[in-house]
Amino acid sequence: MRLDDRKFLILKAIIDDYILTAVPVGSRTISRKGSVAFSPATIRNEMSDLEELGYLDQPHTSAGRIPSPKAYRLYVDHLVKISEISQGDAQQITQYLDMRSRQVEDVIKRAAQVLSDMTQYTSLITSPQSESLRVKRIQLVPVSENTALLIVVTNAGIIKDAVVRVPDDFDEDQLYELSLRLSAQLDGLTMSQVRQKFAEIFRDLNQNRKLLAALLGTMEDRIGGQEHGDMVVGGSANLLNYPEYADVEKVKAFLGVLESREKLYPLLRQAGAVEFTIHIGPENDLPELQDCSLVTASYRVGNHSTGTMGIIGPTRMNYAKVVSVLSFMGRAITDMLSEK
Amino acid sequence: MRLDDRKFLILKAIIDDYILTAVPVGSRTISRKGSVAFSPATIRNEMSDLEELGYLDQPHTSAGRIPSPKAYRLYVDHLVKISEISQGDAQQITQYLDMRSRQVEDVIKRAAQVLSDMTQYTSLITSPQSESLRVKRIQLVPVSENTALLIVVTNAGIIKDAVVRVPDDFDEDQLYELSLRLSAQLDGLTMSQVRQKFAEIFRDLNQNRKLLAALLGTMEDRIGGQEHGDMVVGGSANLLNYPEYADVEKVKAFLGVLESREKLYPLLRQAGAVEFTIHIGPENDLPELQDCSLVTASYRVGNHSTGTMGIIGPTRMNYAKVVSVLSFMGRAITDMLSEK
DNA sequence: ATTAGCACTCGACCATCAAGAGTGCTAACA
DNA sequence: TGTTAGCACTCTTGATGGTCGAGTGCTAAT
Repeated sequence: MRLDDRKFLILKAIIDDYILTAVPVGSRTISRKGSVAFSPATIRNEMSDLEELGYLDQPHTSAGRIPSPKAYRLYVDHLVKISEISQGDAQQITQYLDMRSRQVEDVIKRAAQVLSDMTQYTSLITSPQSESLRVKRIQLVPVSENTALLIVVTNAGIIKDAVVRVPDDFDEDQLYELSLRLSAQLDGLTMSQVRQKFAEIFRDLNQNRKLLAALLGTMEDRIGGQEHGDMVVGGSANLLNYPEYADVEKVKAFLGVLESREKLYPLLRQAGAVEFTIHIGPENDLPELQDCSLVTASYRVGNHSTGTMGIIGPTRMNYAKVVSVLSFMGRAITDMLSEK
Repeated sequence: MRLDDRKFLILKAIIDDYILTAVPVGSRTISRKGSVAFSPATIRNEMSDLEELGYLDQPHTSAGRIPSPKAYRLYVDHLVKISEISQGDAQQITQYLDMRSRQVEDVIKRAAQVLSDMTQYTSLITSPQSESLRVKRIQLVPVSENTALLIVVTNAGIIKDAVVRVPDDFDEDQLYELSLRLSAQLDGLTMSQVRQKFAEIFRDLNQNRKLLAALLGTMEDRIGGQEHGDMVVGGSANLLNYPEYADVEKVKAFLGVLESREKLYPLLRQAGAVEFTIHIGPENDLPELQDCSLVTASYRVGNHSTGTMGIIGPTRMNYAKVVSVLSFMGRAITDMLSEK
């Protein structure tokens, strides 16, 4: 048995309806819709076929059918047309995004907010990170007697800072001096190269070993490590508006995941800098997200750094809208943060 | 009618029981408990009195009684003994808190986590802020062609940073020069004094006006403004474990509040640097928190800066435990962040 | 002043039932 | 041969009613 045009048509009608209503859809409903001009009986036969093919599930004998993950897969791959975002929405996004500061962190936060408001799902955004993060400048700013703030400026324009301990006999100007020397030596290096360079420095130099070791350690920690970088979540309560979350247990499980960034972060990063990924239901690795879908998109900052945005919603999410919003948002952030 | 000792005893027994079970408590239950050695009938009479006095409510005729907010108020003010935190808990807190970095932001985050884990309620912590925040040092770090990172170190050890635009003809050393001059001039000043100082500088000086204006603006924004500073929330899903949140609508309302930091922040800050505040149910300003209680405590960083922690839970929360944990946590954070 | 006894109230729980939506199958139809 | 009408059947949903038990308030006895 193959999928002919009529089966496609009916399947699409079913999914469209189910996405809207979350109610198992019956043959009559489809027939009335107008988009498919067959009698309920005919549609029933087709639905029976579609169920056998694994595209539809039946919660119980006398209910309508609901789309299976396989059906959604087909839907997003072939059936649904991604429309452009509406003029108004686009304007709203850029306007809100451009408010106040253009600090990366602030923009990210606002983006998460807009995404979740627009889609009414839950949004995630990672701050930009880069495989080939390069050091551009290093500066030590004295903070107190024997601590200083280590600031690392990278090619991504991202600033990582951390407090380090410095020996007592170091004064302000010496720190500045050291900053300049290190900046010159480390300029343009990736983290692994920085590590090598430090090895060299250690070989050649015999003073300040302790401070330098502390610096390297801190840099590793803040830049190299990045086991899970910053991530912002928006609209965590949005999913409660959908009937699939009428059950408090489900809500609990979901919110639990949102709180454990360690779990969430890899999910986003594994998508990498690919333009889009869509994970439907069981395609997600996390068991807690088995009946959610995750759509991700990426944005760039400059040429080397990328961040990932994601939308989590029920499997019956409005993929067309989500993809179009994410797509636009990707461009908007890229423009805003890369702009000179 | 006055509250005699027996009424106190019975009321306390009722509240204790209700905090534990969340089930309306009847006269028999209390009588069996042993702590009150009267027959159910006697207790019933007393309960009837307590209801008339406004300390107990009756959901319906044939149910037990539940404590009113007024009762909780009495409870926390006079009835409950705040115990010291257990040895084990104390150790767990300090251990976990001391892990990895001692960066303020990191400590705060971990503290929120520990608080919510230990109490099983939702925790909030603001990063430290100060009425009399004083500038200690200013430094400009070049980031790209014509932008620099403005770093302000304050007496609270807090670092605020922001990107500012600088004229093209400024090089690295000039920025350093300027940083030193500004640091010297602004050292020890509060934000309002900084504003005055800038006015002076403007009068005397005719060069670099634009840059200076940008600096002032940015500092206002980052330090002066602080409409709502950083705040971390932990255990937002914890409340779902309590029967009062079996209703999804309530969950939604609650999570909604947690997301709007603008609402939450004043709640914490209004508590100020007072050692403790306890707001029970309707004593809270936010309508969404009418049947929650909020307990806050403060911590210090150095001598000038304070932050606020809070625990939100159902009105029938375990006040004794919450207060003891918050109290200990306050000291722990203060120690950790003030330590040289 | 306290308590035992008792009638009364009310929600929780359960079984029963009717209504309605949807199906699968069969037979009729174009 | 593909499509459709008809019909018996299934299963959920919501309403109804009855029982059970926890808890109360009152009265009378201690």
